[in-house]
Amino acid sequence: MSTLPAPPTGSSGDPVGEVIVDWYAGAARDLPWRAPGTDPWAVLVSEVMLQQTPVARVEPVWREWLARWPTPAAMAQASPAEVIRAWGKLGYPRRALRLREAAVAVTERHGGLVPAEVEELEALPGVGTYTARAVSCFGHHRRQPVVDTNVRRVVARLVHAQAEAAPARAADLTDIAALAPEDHDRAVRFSVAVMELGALVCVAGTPRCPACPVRDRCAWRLAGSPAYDGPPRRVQGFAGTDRQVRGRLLDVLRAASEPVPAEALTPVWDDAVQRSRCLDSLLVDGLVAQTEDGRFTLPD
DNA sequence: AATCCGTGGAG
DNA sequence: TCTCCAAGGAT
Repeated sequence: MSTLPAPPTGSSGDPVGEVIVDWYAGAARDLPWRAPGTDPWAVLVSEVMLQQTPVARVEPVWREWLARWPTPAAMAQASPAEVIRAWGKLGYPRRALRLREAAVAVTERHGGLVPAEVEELEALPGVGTYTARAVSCFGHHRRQPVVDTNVRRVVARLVHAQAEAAPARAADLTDIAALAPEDHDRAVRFSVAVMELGALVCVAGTPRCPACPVRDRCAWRLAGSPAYDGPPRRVQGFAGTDRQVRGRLLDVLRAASEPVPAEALTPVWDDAVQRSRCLDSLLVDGLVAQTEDGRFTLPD
């Protein structure tokens, strides 16, 4: 994907939304959850897995999950331990728990069918503003503005002449809706097309403007591509954090075939206070359970 | 509203 | 090596 051909920029009369949809037709990645006929449950699984996790890491796990749990009803019968293990090392394993809880809710409240309405989707565990609209649009083909970090970045540059996206805000939805084509099917495709543009061309690091189909109408470029001038953004650290410790603890329990005594968890982190705090938080989160004899395990 | 929640590839 | 960051959500 490093050598996308420079596309024509489109006649200046074409609305940018139409141009982006046309670009998508030739540039889109062939991702399995985009195959025609992919059902809303499969889309929901992909969207939750893709939260803060790169496409390449999601693909194989997504295939395994859909083969094993092809419907919400199937997943609703799985245990937390099963889904935590199947989640593997995608990261943020609470997502696995919530996806299972969402499957239970869909089975109980929606007759086993993933709903199409944003309001109902947002009521599901682990489903927020972005994921609800993504499932409604990509899974049910509803006309729906969908805003993720890619879309916010594209709009920041293309419309607002800003180098980077500001934090999410409610107006993001109306910003992108204003650019969507009138035709229903093209509007649906537009939602995924803008995300793809942000993922492949209008990227966070150094944008590939020569490959951009709307480069000649990008407000940021027209302004001379000014550098980011907002407040400094903090990048989350990892080494030494509770996240790292929790990850190591869970790693041991995922690999264990039986409950393990506390001593087996000692080697993963020297600081006993932090280790204990993290184990407690995993228990609170429902990612770890304790047996009657005090050993630790993934919850059944 | 700011912070927390994993992991690993890329530059 | 080290920094950045990848289809967010919950609190």
